[in-house]
Amino acid sequence: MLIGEYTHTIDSKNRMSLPVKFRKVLGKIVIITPGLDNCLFVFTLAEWSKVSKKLGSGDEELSFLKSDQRTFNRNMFGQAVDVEVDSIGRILIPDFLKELADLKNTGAIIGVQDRLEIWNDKVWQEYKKMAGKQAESLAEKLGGQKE
Amino acid sequence: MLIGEYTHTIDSKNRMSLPVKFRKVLGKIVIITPGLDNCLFVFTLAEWSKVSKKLGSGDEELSFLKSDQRTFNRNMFGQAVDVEVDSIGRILIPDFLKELADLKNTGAIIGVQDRLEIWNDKVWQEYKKMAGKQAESLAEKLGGQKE
DNA sequence: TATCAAGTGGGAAAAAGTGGGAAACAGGTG
DNA sequence: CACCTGTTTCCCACTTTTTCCCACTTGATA
Repeated sequence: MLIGEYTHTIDSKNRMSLPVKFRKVLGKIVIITPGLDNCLFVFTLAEWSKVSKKLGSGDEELSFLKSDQRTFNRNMFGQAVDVEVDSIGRILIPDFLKELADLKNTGAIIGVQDRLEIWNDKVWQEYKKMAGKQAESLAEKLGGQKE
Repeated sequence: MLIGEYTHTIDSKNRMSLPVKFRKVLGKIVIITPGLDNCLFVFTLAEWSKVSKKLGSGDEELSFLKSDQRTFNRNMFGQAVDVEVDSIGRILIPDFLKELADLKNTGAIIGVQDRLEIWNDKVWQEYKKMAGKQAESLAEKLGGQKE
């Protein structure tokens, strides 16, 4: 399971090294996608195939016939990339994804169960504060939903 | 799976090189059709036969009986072309398709699961912004539908 | 303090993308 | 039917980007 928080640099060639702790779990190829709340998601291949199956077309109909589905798929797939982890554990973050998450020379790498998230580190710091404050009330809410 | 976003030039001879990542999947011949939302669709032969099966007489009814379907299919099939990928991975985009998608010297190539889309790059940039804003609500909506 | 592991940076080789010339082809015209 | 003209196709060459590899730095550890 992927847990913890790290801050790593993104060098001039858009390379970012993955924390050693995560490398085994992630494997040789990962998928980077636009995330929600202004970050990037990093999935293992296995995770990604689950996600894409669930959110993608569905085999029955043509996914491009429905406008909502087109929009969602273009966002989801069009801005995703599969990236090979290099021999010393770095990934390459394409420019268009860097821009999307507002990444400059550094980024925060967050382990969230079975995916990573990459955040602009300042944004992450803010988000953390906010999330911390809401934790108790959210716990109640989520707890309630399941019953 | 076709994912990711690239910007390539369309040269004076209407040639556009396909991103290396896509070439294996696409094979030697592709089908280019007018797309939806002012772009072009590019299908593999395999994918195209699925599409045409589903749009065509397909499973249940004769497609030409419905006026809407006739119109849609005339547009889609009538303006489709099959194009051979040249020895160094380029395709030829006919003038009438260029005009349809408002393509000039460059175009954005987007991988959307099992098809490519070719966009006027400025239009794509705009579309992306819009799609990004909608992403979270669409995620909720589509996520809900599947359960 | 020497050593090792993790992370960072940079140079050289390889690959991808782009552009253009010449051959091949088609189509029209004298 | 030969000829001319314009288009398409094929091939080669250049430029830029990416990839691969090696080396340095830092910080923790024995």
